[in-house]
Amino acid sequence: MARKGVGVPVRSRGPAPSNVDLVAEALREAIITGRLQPGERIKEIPLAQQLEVSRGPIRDALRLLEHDGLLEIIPNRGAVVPEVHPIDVLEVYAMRASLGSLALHKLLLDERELPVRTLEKELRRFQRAVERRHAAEAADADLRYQSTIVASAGLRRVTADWERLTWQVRIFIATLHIRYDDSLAIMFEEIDALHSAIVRRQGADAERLWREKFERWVRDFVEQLDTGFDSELWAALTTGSSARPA
Amino acid sequence: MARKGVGVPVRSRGPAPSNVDLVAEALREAIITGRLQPGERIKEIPLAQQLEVSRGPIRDALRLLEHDGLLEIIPNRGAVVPEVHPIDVLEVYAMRASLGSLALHKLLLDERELPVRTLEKELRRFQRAVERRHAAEAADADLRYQSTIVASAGLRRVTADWERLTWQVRIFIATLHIRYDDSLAIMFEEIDALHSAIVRRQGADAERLWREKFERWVRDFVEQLDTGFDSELWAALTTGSSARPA
DNA sequence: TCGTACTTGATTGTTGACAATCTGCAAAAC
DNA sequence: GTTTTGCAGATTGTCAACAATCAAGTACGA
Repeated sequence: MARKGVGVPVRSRGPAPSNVDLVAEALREAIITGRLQPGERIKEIPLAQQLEVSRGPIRDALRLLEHDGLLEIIPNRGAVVPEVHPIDVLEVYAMRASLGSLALHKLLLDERELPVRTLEKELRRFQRAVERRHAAEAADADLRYQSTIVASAGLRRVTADWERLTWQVRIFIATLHIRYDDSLAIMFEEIDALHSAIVRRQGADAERLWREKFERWVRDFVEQLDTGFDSELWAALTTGSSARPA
Repeated sequence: MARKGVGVPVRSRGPAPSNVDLVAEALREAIITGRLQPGERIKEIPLAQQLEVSRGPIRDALRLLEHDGLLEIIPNRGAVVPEVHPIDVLEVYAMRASLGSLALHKLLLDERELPVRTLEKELRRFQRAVERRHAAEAADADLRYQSTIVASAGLRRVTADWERLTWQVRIFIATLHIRYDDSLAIMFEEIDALHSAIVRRQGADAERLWREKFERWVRDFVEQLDTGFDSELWAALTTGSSARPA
């Protein structure tokens, strides 16, 4: 009995993906590629007909994506793709800086083994993307590198929240049309320096580089938006979790 | 037409709560009061009959609570109340320390007005609870004080994650049977000092007190558990987000 | 006696039909 | 001309029946 109309080879890992997973994945893909634009409304019945499932799994998937911040559900109105505002970018990156260094610190102080192979794989992916000036792929490699770090720390809730924030970043990339081709080389140097500090378990350096990296990203993002970069607000957000005793 | 079998006066604020809200609230109450114990399985059909709704809203509510960390849903197996382990307590409090000081810092650097009236109301509630040696009420006042702070910072995602973490704390309180009667007075001094620093907008002091407060709480919790307090792990978690440059 | 395959009962996943609610438009009243 | 009221259409919320799946218990064979 073949899987429902899925043409790709089936991975034998884990149980078969449910209809909810299939619908959720299709929607995620549509949102982060920008095929579904912010403000666009998603109606259950047409979507159900299109994906050939009933409304039940559709509703479950919509609520799942709402939870990940990919959709906004208004009672009796349905689901819409959320708009992105500069404050959202600041908030998401501030949270990533904060939660990420929490995970990073735990990872480096633990005796836990580092996932060096995976990290270096993503690092090489980043490097190849830079050589080809392929910004989207570089961003993807960067996100995967960071997710590997966070997941390895073994903190369930931090990892879950981190993945939610990662979806937000993917929305930013899809909808804000940021051009960071100029910064690609610099970004590689940053992640390379970070990687060196991590594999050498130089915790303080790694954390500093981690935070600096996020500051650069958020700067690249916000500078190209309408409002300009509010450096004071960003300072408020980033130093908020690294206060030094007075 | 009266609301479905709810005997309390109806608040006219906002739209009528949906069946999903009713079910979710009933479950939340059952979990944080400990009527539903960790490991206990929740079956959809009996619950639907008991609450006089169909399985649809039940399923929605179960998934909603899963998002808040109040339930764990296993495919084809249903929902169970999650077990609590010491590492969970550490993780939740580390995240609260981290996200909380993010919000606190933003709040104090903003020109935003502080919700002084609400804060002082909760502070008095805490004080009354201490006088009566009513630990549960004190804990509740403390949680509400913190939530007020975080919500006032105006960071949507931080606030949402914070509320999720607050549910986790309520589970801890319900299931771990912590006795903190001895520390109640000290805890009031701590929150009182924090409050003073906040209303005077002494950001650095406020943040330091904030973190110290969480360290005390987690210590109180974990010291009474099987494994004892792993101070090194806690240090790893809390200092992870306040690294000083080497 | 131990291990394996089958059967069975219980429980969740899915479906299509029905009910409640909301938005937008148009007509009537002021 | 402006506001209000009622209607119509569309869309989500809810429900009960059906299908798929899983865990445990049972019988069979080595």
